[in-house]
Amino acid sequence: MNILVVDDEKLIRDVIKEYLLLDNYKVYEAENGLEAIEIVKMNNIDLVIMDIMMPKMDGYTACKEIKKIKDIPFIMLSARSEEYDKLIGFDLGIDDYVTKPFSPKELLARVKAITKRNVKNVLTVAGIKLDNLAHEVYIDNELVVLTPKEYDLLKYLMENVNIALSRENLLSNIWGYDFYGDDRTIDTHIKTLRAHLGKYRDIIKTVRGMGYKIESK
Amino acid sequence: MNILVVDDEKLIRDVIKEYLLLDNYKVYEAENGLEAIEIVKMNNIDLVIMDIMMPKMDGYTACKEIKKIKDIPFIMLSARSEEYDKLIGFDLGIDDYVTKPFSPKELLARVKAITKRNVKNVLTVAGIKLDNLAHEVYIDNELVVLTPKEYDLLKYLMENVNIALSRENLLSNIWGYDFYGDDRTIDTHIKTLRAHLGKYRDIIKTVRGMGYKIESK
DNA sequence: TATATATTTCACAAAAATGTTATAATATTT
DNA sequence: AAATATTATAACATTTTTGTGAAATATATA
Repeated sequence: MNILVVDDEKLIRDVIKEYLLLDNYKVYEAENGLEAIEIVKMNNIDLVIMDIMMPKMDGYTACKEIKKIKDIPFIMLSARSEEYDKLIGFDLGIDDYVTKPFSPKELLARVKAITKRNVKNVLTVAGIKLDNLAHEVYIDNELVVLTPKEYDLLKYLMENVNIALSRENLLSNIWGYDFYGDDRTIDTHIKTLRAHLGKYRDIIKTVRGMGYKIESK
Repeated sequence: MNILVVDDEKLIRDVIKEYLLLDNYKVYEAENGLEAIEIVKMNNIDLVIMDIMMPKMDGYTACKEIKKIKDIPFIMLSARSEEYDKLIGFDLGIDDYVTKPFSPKELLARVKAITKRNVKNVLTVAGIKLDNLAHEVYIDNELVVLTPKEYDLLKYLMENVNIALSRENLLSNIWGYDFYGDDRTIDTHIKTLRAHLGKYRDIIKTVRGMGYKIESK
């Protein structure tokens, strides 16, 4: 998930960026509307968080221009809630609106709400298909039944193809930050998951001294 | 990575310090805002963890003063979550906020999130490319498999291109401060790493009487 | 509640990586 | 040029990491 944060204040971009990174979003930054347009042209941006008041090109205009290029969801930031009405009047097809000062947590919740709508429902790697709606996994179009943890693990690995994930990362993202058990519990789940993947067991690579990843060209 | 911990309670400083040391951060301590300012002036601090309620100079004021000296990320600690709003209103100069009582693990996770956000994911020197996400190294776009130590060593050298690194420095940053083995162990890893770098083996320069470095124009 | 299922931990074998020692090669100093 | 110090290489011992089967807990289901 690539998110573009547009604000002329570096400090605000940094705060937002940090929170987004905590949730494993990839973050791009722009200082103004013009820069934002360039970044959208060059990268596969999934969501834009944009301040309204900016130099060079204000948020209204930038939003309009970007929507011409690509229909991406927008969250607008603004200092005054009066601007809300103006924004509504604009009918720019924005998805959400947050007034400053805002709580990063709240912003993150809204980001999640929007990105969840766009989450891929079917992930495929080699002959493995994970259908997130049906909550089912198919291997060469043959249904295989996984345990919940196996499913979550496979899903997280497939969502992060080609990225090496440390045991710590896996634990905090699948088990939750408050899990205080043994690292090696992951190894066991990797083992059972591999067994279920049959001939595709080797798609899960061991990254020695680090963790695991799924590789795909 | 140098972290300054500011709290009037020694016990809290000690707990935080202990956890940070475990992760190889270098820790400085201050009892109050005034002391904190002095330490920031004198040392190369990368991150400040600061309590809000302190004698002599409170956290808000100290944070503002330090930001004037240097733009360092801040994590604020506070007993009451109501103070959160006040802090947000405080023009977002802070990077994160943790309410007491906090779990050290959680605090550490936030520290990591902040310190990691400036880390480059792909480093390139000559024909050597190190992809920190995939945890892979390519030489002329050909994948080479390194051992974990070789990988860490190459990564650290590439992060410090053109900087001569002493054996002591390498040991404490790659092996950890608690490694008490022989200096020469580095030579061995430099050797195997060079072997893996093939025609680029000479990119790792020996700095006689000192250590090693990677050179790049 | 009993039963089945899932998850976590443990123990040990196997594999891989690391550290150490010895020795050779090279550079520096006297 | 010889003596000394530093660095590189190779072989081997040690330690660490990973994979796996099985037992112990925990959780869900009938």
